[in-house]
Amino acid sequence: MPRVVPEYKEEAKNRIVSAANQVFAEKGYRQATMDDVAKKIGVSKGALYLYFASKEELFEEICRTEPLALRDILYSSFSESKNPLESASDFFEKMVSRYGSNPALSFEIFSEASHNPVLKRVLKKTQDEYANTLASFLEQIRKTGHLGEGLNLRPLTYALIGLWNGIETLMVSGLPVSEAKQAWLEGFKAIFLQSSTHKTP
Amino acid sequence: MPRVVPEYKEEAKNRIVSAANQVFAEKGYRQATMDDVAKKIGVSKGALYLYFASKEELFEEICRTEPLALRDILYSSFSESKNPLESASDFFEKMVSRYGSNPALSFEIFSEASHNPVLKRVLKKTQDEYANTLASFLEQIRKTGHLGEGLNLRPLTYALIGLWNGIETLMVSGLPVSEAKQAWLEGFKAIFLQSSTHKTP
DNA sequence: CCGCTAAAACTGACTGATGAGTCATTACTT
DNA sequence: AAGTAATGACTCATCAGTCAGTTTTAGCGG
Repeated sequence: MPRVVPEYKEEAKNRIVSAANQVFAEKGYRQATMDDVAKKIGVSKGALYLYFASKEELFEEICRTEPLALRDILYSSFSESKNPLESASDFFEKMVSRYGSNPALSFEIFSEASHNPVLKRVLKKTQDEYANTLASFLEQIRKTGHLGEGLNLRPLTYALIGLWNGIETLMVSGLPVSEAKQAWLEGFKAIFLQSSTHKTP
Repeated sequence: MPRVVPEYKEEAKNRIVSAANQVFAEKGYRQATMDDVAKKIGVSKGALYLYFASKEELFEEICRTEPLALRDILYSSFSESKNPLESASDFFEKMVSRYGSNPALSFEIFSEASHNPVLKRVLKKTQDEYANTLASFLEQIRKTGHLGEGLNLRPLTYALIGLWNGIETLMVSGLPVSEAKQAWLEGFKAIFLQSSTHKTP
């Protein structure tokens, strides 16, 4: 890619974001330096500032893009219409193979967001989108007869998202992946495949 | 309390830890300074170093004590033998009244732990203890007939802990407390009160 | 009750390291 | 040649941790 075509700028930004993803996950946002990010892709610190005005702005970009990757994995796992439990298992495997047992970047995001209203808003937006995607999958599952009719889907959707986030916290605190997977699947089953027998008010 | 009796040292430590709790929750561990902590209790920075060798050591102390507070709340909510759903609701209320809708300290801990093996071990220990406490409550619930006999309790216990942690992440991303509570209760019901009708292998 | 002393608690100015962000200069590209 | 991309030494603010000096306390002898 030549350096002066307009696409180059886009590509350069992506390279930086992707490097920052790795570095921030490894060392943590606050501990990682801009030099670390620059070295990761073999450029100088100054180059980063041609594309992002500050470290914070770079992190915001991550907050905007990273959760989309998660949603895409969710999408790819649940859209092939296997049975829901298999999809959930698929989702787990894909997440672990992407992040290993240390989904550190999530925590960087949550930790920063809890002190930063801008990030909080960014996250809320993603979370809503995420919930909508998931809810529409669950509608589909319902159509296949795996879910009861009277279910109040929205809180259960949040519960499921919460469950996933929570499984990540368990892995960070050292719960073995195999036990984490079991917990995830049991939780998933319980929330979606068992609760189909009752109606929420 | 006179300053030179042995208990004073203990008390002073507690004062510092409690101030650090607040300050780290408000600003984040990395952003908060030792001066912030000192000012919170009206002493000088130097005084802190009479009781803790470093900022990190102070944070480790928080990692050891803070999750115990959570366990105590769990304990007090579930030991009065109301029906389980009421206990879960109680737990939620107590947590919110303690931390507000911004359980920031958890995320500081998780975020740090994911880059720090020592903290990871500390957390694992607490998580295990936490899981044991919860599992024994669930045994009691089972005895009252609210839970089925054949349940494989351990993964469900982890799922429940995960669910709670996850609900915290939802609140940090701005999900209103009322919806978070609904999600928590639905998740709790689904995991424990509905799954009682089936047996896990 | 009152100095007086020794020891403990505390202070806050100081140091040294660190790292975000800048910009004059150099290297490419067309 | 003229514009764009990239460099990296530099500045400057921040903050963890130190330590010589100060204050407070407990206890003792008179």
